Amino acid sequence: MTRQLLDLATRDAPVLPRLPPSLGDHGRSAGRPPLAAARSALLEAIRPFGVTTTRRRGAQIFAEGDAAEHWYWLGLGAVQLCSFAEDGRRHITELILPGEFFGFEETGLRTATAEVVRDALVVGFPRERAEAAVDADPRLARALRDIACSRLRAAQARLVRLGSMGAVARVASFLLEMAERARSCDAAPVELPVTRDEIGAYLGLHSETVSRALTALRRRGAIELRARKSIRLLNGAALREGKGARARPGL
Amino acid sequence: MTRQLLDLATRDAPVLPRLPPSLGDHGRSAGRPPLAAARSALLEAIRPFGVTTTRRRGAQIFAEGDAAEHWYWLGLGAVQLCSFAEDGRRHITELILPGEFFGFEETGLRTATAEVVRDALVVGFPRERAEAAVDADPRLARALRDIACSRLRAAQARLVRLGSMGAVARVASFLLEMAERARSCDAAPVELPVTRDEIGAYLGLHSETVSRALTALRRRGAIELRARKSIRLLNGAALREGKGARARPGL
DNA sequence: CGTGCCTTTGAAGCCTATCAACGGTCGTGG
DNA sequence: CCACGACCGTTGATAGGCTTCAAAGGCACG
Repeated sequence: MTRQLLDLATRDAPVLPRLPPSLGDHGRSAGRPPLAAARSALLEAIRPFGVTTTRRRGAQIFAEGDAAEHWYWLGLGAVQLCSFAEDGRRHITELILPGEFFGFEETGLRTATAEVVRDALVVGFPRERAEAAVDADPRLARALRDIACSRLRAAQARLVRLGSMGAVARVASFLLEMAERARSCDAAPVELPVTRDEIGAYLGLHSETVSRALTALRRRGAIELRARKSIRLLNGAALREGKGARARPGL
Repeated sequence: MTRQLLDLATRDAPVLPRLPPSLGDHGRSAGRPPLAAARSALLEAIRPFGVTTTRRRGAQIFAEGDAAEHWYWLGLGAVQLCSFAEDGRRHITELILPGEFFGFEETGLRTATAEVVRDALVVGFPRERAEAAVDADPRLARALRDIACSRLRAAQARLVRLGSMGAVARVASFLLEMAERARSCDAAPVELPVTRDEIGAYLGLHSETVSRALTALRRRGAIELRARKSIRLLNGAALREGKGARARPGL
């Protein structure tokens, strides 16, 4: 894997991993080019300014409070954006997968920390120059706005899930989200870029509870636990059904 | 109140309620004009297309699944953006207060429902024309992007709160947020535009739990319950302290 | 002035956090 | 290549918090 990363990093123009048509296209936006097109357009436009680097798991790309001097694009691996609650608990506000931009949402100081959770290929773009490029082309401005709004909708969808679903339902929801974003539908194994602990930080649960939820889903025949970070979704319907968990049929 | 709304609605150019410098300025973005300036600039630019209307509590401005044909700006009152979980529970993803834009985050179909929770003065802008205006001026594009990113940061902050705080802490956090956004600091009463039920839908709690949390805060001397929808913050420190609730000092 | 809806308070049950222990896996270094 | 150690994952027991079900009072509106 590291080998592969280095190969890519040494090229001037890193190869675009195939971007599935609706990668992370939360909120089925119709009537405008799909999100992947917006990402491609933006990437093409600012690629000349990009500096490609490889980062190992655990590396910090930026920290809360830093000056936001760069935008980033993830080519390979996985990156988490996290904040810390007053009690010190780390909370993951977003998981970045290959092909996605991040770090463009602040204009002053970073409001979150970006950390590599799976060896990554990261391209950084100086913010000033990137913004100038975006200013110069309204289509790029729309693309960037669409990307930001897509993330906003995703965050709001996650708010609903956190607020209204029990532990098993959240985990099931997480698996479906990962499967969809990684394009590995149904019977194909889902490669989880994160540990149980990190899933918990993402879902507002603790690692033990995540583990129990996965066990429950396995016993239910919804999933198969292959390796530590590989899960096969056996029954999408069972996953989706197990979602009205916390309460009885309120309606 | 209705009187006042109608007065405003009959004017061609509705009076801007005073916009506090950092109204809803989540994530202290430095190095760029504050959010209020972005809002003002955008509003001035698209005001010619605006259609001002008054809406009573309970009115629906748009519904999930509708075509997103308009952007909106709230002059007075309060509007909630809500989604519905599979079990039928309504969940409020965002509370819109006077001076804020909403409904600009979708390019295709609405992903949430907008409902008036407090008699409101709403200005609607045809999306096509508004986008054209934004396309024509990079400063406006930046302004709109800043607004969207600000909401993204706010949603992420709320994710952290939902995931890591107990009921009392969430309610305390909500009160502080409302106080800050409404600019009525500390000893001034906070006018809550919503019912206990709606606070619950916003915080992922039930109305009974919200009620109990408010009672707990009152007994603690942190707040004073005046009228049903008016609360006086007596002790901001006590509110902020009661926030590390759910767990023991994880660190 | 009556009727709803909102709010408050109580009691019981479920779910998740917490504390604890163990087995397994992965990475590191010899 | 193997051995060691640290970390991750699983499972159990217990406790606490929130939901749920239930009932009564109060404020607002017609």
